[in-house]
Formats: sequence, structure tokens, C-alpha cells
Amino acid sequence: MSSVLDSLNPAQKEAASHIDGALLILAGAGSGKTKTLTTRLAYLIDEIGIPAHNTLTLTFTNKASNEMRERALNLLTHHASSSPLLCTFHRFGLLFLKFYIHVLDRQNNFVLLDSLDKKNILKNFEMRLNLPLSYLRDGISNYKNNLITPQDALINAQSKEEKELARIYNLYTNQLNEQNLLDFDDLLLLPYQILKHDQSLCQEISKRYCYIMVDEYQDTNFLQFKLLELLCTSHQNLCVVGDDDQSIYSWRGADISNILNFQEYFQDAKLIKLEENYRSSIEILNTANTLIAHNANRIGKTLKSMQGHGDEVELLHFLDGNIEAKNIAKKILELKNKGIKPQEIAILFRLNALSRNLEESLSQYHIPYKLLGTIRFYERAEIKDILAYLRYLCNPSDDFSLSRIINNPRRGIGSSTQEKIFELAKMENKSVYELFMQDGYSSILSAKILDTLDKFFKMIDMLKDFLQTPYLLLEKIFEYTQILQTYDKSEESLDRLANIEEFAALLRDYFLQNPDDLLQDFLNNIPLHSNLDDADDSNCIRALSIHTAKGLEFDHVFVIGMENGLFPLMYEGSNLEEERRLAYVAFTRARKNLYVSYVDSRFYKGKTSHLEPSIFLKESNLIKQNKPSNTHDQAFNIGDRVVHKIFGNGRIEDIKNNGEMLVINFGGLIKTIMANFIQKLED
DNA sequence: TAGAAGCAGATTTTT
DNA sequence: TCTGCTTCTA
Repeated sequence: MSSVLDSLNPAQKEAASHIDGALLILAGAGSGKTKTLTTRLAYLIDEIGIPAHNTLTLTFTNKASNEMRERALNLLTHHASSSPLLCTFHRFGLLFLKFYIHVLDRQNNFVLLDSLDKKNILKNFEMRLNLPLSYLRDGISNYKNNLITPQDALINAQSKEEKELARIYNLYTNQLNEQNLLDFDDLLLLPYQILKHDQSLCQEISKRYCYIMVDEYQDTNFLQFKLLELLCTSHQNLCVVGDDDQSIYSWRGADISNILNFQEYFQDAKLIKLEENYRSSIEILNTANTLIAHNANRIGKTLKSMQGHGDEVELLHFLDGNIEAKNIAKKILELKNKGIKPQEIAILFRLNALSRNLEESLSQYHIPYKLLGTIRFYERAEIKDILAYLRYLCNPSDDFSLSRIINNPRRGIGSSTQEKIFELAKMENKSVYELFMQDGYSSILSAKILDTLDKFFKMIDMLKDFLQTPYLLLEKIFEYTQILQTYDKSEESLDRLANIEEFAALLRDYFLQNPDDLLQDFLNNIPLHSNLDDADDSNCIRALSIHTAKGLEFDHVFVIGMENGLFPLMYEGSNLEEERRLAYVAFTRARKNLYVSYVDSRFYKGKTSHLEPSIFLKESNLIKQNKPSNTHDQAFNIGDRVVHKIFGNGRIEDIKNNGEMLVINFGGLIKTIMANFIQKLED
């Protein structure tokens, strides 16, 4: 009898046919991870007979979940009576909250904030300390992802900065509660709180999803782990796939220990490694393997290429960033002339700033390109303006959106008036709308301004009549506010108008396809959209950051900017092993050809600096180590543990003069010492 | 109130 | 170099 499993190799088959109990699949780059997961899903449903709606498959990107859904459904031979739930963590949270947020005494007309909104809300708080917004933004995210409540944060804050952060966290949480807003982290945090709080619901949900799969498990954070733990209350059927070598989001709270400790947590967990790579040539894989072997903190696996030999990895060296960009453009032209499809070519960089030179050169050589990861469509100011109207109409307690629209287009409600009305509403613990309806502003505002406000809110009320017909509502917004007329004939304005038009089309399409959805559903889907989702297969080469490239693959890949300081990127708190994993991810995107380039000097942050080739070029053997004389055949790497006769044990922080000199940190004491006097400690 | 000018700061960003 | 934010001035 034939089975969906027949197309798998033995390790993949073992993984896909595993039914009950925890399973950790360590899947190297290009090892057929998606194939294994989708086949397992099809196998469970089709051949074991598990109802599709009892499965839950969680991914990190829409792209991944869409691809998996398509592939899994294709593998099903019987017509399933229900469909498997296959979505991102965040979308799962959103779905869940629509049904269960009432457990926390909140209404389900909540509005989902994107990262820009979050930043803007934080900006509005009065600061007692001058802290960078990113500190607050990430700090609050960290609290939530580590299940630290605002109260705990306040109690445990030590430094001045922490105290201020905790204070803002409190204010922020209160505002979100009052205005019924959610941020991204809430999509995971609130479901966790609900399930933790309501044990019978937790049992029910856990029994409903009795087969759970998680993709990219190396990128889960503590909160995601705790949520999974609750979802597995009634069973242990958790199958996770990940690659510790591809963990590149620790700065966002991804916790590699989730994967390293999986077997400790799930005592009977089975471990299966997928080490056969079906993507890259032997040459590319050797380069990547040689590099990643320098990481100490890994489970350890070596990918074997199933593709056979190909071209050597090409190391390119240029004088500066301009010349680099020009030459890469020329190389790409050559590839195109050989008949290679542009969408099979990608340029990857560690820093988005490096894409500037590229853009110039690519257009100079008339090479169509798509720069991924720049401003998202829905984050454009003109779109956010329209969205703010729509959001406010759905949720009149959303004073945050109100602040965006109240004087846009200009209607004479300036910043001093705004300050007064928002301030008073806050003091009275009411929304601005509520307070205005109760005549709460007559004592502090002039009759003229009150009249203007009255007109504004009357308009809002009239617009609310069209909430059931979103597309008509949008037209009415344009008509009543005359917002489109604020744009002139400049090129920029025309661009913005075109974007608004596109938005209108998207909204109309959405409701044609989902006629039963509410406007609010449409709005809350928007922040979950990424710019990767609408990257079509047009005839363009791709230029993108390595982070954005994770999970993608191309025949021909250029990795640029391989210079010490830029890649590995050095900054306070930088993590060399994670930088190395990034390089590993970059290299393993390539199927046939990998080009790696570095320059002698680069213009960055307003100045030109002289740069050394990346340490990764030596570690991956792309630059042959030229060994310093008189050493005992030791190759040192940044991060190595070493010993010195006088100073004792230390760790290498930097390497100078081609390896002759080492900068070593001996427990806080930093010394630059000749490599000859240093002995490497093996782990 | 609104545009102009001046100034700091610039890692990555699946959702 | 470029962007986005604050401050200045009409």
C-alpha cells in the first residue's frame, strides 16, 4: 500500500510517522523540514485518521504558514471534513482572543497596534528620565515575553532606568486596557493569562488541539514556550522543528535554550536529526559548515550535501562600497545574460544601510530589483491616517487614533486644544468622545472651539452609520473629511494618493472575499501583514537583509559587506555566536553559487572608515589563514577561551595583525598580547 | 498654527 | 549621508 511517507528519506520518514509523544526535529538548512512537517500533517489526518481540526501547526511567518497549508492540503488524498488550523503564533492569539478575551473582562472590539503605534503611544508619556524610545519599547516587550507583570516590574526595579521603565510599562498597560488596544506581545500574553486563569477552558482547548506542531522552534521565546506548555496540558503531542544554528532573533527575546532544553522538559522526547541537505552544493555547504563549527554553544550536526559538487564559492574584494556595488551589478548582468532568471538572484546584507550603494548601481545598470524590508505599505503615513479614521469609528474609546485624526485634515483643533481635551479626559477617566457628549469641556474651551469639536463629532457619528458597509464608509470618509484634497500635484502627493487608492482596492477585495467579516477583522489583520507577504515573483532580483532572508533560498546569492565591525557587527552587547549564525544563514540560502564580498573602506554613518576583512572569511576558509610565524599551529578566533602563563584564563576579544596579536579579556583585565605566548583551551 | 531650519543619531525587525 | 524630531519664526 502506498503512503505519503514514501517520498521521504529514512530520517524524515521516522519524524513524519511519529504519532504520540514529544518530538524534537533538528533540521539543518535545506534538509526538507517543510516537507517533513507537511507530510506528517497529511499522514496524521489521512492515514491515522486524526480529525484535521484537532491539529494545530504554528509558524512565525505568514509566508511559511501559507506555504505549508498549500503543501499539506495537496498531500491529502481523502477529502477531509474539517481543515487543520495552520497559522502564525500571533494569528492564533488573535483568533483565540476574539472568542475568549471576555474572560479578562475586555470586549472583543479591541484594536491591534503595530510597532509604530506602540512607539507613538510611548512617545506621548511624560518622561522623568531621558531614555531612548527603543529602550522602553524593547523593555516592555521583554517584560511581557517573560511574564513579568507591571506590578512585579515596579517592585523589582533596581536602577533609575529600570524604575522609569517599570513606571512607563504601568502607564502603557493601563492605557491599552482603557482604550481596548492590544500590541503584538498581547496576542500571546493575553491567551496565556486566559488559559492560566481558566483551567477548564485550558483543558478544553488542549483537548481540541491534541496534535501540535511548531516550526522554527529555535526562535520561540519564554512566553511562547509557556503558552505551548498550557496548550499541552492534556497531552504531550508536541512536535517541534528547529535548527539551533539558525537562531538569529535572540535580540527579540528568542531563547535558544527552548530548543537546547527541550529534551529535559519533555522527558520522553524523541530527537531526530535531519542532516541531509538537498539545497546547496558541496562547496557552499563546506563553507557554511566550516564557519558554524566555530560556535561552541550548539547541539552539533554536520550537513551533508545531496547535490554533489558545484562551483567554488567566490570571494570578491574591492576598494570601497561603491566599487563593490558596481561590480556586483556587472556580475548580475553577466548572470542575466546567461539566461538566469532575476528572481533566482539575491543580494544579502547584514545592515540595511548597505543597500544604498546597491540601489544606485542596480538602476545605473538597468537591473530591476526589489528591495525587501523597507517601509511597509500599511505603515505609510497616508495609509495610517485612513486607518486611524476606520479604527476610531470601530472603537470610540481609542483616543490614540483620535489624536491622529482630530486635526487631520486641518480643522483648527491645534496642539494646545488637543492637550487640554486629552488631559481632562484622562483625569476624568473617560474617553474624549464620552466627555464631550457629557458637555465636559464647556468650562475650559472657547465657544468657537466647542463648535468646531461639535462639528467634528457630528461627522464621526454620521460616519458610524456606514460601519456595516466598509467600502461605502471609506468613500464617505473621503467625502466628509475632504482628506484627499489636502494632497497637491507634487510627485510625492500623487504617490500618496496612489497608495490610498491601492488601499481602497485592498479593502474592497477583502470584503468581497470575506463578506461576513467586520471592519474590525480587516483592521486587526493589517498589522499581521508583513512586507514579505506581497513580494510577488516579478522579474526582479532581490536585495534584502539576512534576517529577512531566513527561510528563503536562491540559486545565486551575493553576501556583501563582510568586514569586521560590520559583519560581525560590533556594538554594545553584540553576540559573536549569533553573528556567526547569521553568516551561516546567509551562506546556506544559496543553491548553486555563493559570492562573498568585502571592501577595504566603507562609507557608513557619515564617515569613511578603513576596514579589515571579516573574521568569518578566515573561519570559513575563504581567506586562507596565514599563520603567524613561530606559533604552534594554532588558529585563534574571537571568543576562544585561552590561557596565559601570568594572566591566567581569558577570552579573546579581538585579533590584530593577521593573528599575531590578540586582545584578551582576563576577567575584566584587557591585554593585547603576542599570539605566541597564548595557549588555546579546548572546550 | 505651520512651515523652515537645525540637530542628533543611525542593528537586525518573522508578528 | 540621510532621516526624523525639536525648536524657531512669520
